[in-house]
Amino acid sequence: MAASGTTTRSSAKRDALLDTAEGLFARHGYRAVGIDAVLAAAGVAKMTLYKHFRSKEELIAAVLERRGNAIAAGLAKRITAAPEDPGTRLLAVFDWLEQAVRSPEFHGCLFIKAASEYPAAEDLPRQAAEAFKEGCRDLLEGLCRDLAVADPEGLARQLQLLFEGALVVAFLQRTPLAAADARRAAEALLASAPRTGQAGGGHR
Amino acid sequence: MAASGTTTRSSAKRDALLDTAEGLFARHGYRAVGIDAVLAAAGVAKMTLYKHFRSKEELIAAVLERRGNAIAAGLAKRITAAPEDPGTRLLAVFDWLEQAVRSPEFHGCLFIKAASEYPAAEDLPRQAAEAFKEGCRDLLEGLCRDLAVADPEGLARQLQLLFEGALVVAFLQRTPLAAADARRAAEALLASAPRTGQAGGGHR
DNA sequence: GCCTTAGTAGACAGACCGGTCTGCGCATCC
DNA sequence: GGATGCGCAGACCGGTCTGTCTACTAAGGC
Repeated sequence: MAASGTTTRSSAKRDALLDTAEGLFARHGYRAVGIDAVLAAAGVAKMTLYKHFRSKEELIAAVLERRGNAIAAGLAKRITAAPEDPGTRLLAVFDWLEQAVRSPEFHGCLFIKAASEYPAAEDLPRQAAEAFKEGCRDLLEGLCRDLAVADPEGLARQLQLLFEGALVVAFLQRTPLAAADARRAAEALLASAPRTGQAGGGHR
Repeated sequence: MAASGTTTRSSAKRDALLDTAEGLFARHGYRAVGIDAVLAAAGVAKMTLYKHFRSKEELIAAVLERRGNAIAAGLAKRITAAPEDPGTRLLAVFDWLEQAVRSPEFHGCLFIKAASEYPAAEDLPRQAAEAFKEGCRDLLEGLCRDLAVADPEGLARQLQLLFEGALVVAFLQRTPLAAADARRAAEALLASAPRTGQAGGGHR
């Protein structure tokens, strides 16, 4: 291939490694899956792995980065496909969530698990997880700002709680029902949020 | 000691093991902490551990069970100490949450992490985590039933999403702010929930 | 024909894993 | 004083972990 370029970057073997690693890590956890298991399942030699990634942690970080980009793309697609109404666009995030936890490949949030298993601030997986979840909150914040609510940042934080909570509960209970609950709760929060220019706390 | 009794059950060494293990597992994760590290930190011999627990997984399950009981007791204390008003009693759960994530020993939810690291249905830690979280939902359900809301089970599920979400976000962002957000969101959900005998979905 | 590049297979090192076993110290009770 | 039994220290087992290294193959560009 002419455009292959320097060394790393996209490569069939590299992609196979990332695909396989993502699946195994999702199903069994990061520390429970050894490098050799990934190698065997991907049909790749060990040296090839260490040519692309300096360490297992770096492989994990790469998996998370790729997965994060894929999620961001899927989310953006859903949002732009939604009608103009800002409320509907915001709720599209929860529609995406519903579809995500319904997928047979869903085994809990890769990022939450990564932060759990590599909890030190200097661990690469932890950093990748923090960055991704911050991006999620930023996305929600942007959508909330399009609403005529008095405190879009606060609403975004509340919605993120529903989002993460649904991921956790769907994983723990092995059922996607939590996503629908999250959507309903999001609708309620949205409807009862104080509008711009309005004083006070919603009810009373 | 006269009342020491048979063998297992409460014992100073056993308690030291559980205390130490809980701290290390919380800080570093379950698979990242070896048996030897727990032993060394607790000042206990290996044979003593295996006299009390059949395996590492069983030790983890025992840690989770004890911690679950402690949490249930703390929660119950807060709830019974709250005024008679059912809404206030329900929100006491989120006051407990606030205090929990503010503790310097908070390093994320032990149960969520356990289910992440031992995801198979037959794993003891996973089972302990599921049982505990089910108990949490039951508690919320009971409190919601004291409210005059049309769908107490549904409301309880939504509140649990906030609860778990706050645990995760507080862990990921290393700040207890999420707990206050969760409480505010819970208040909003509570205020906007359809009352008994009322039809429809809250607004419109 | 030659040389670079990407990849393979597999041995290897050194540490660490969970779990078992032996043997010793020490207190208690008869 | 002797027997009993708990807990301790630590050696030990087979297996697995991440990461390194060597030697070989095969495809393409010039």
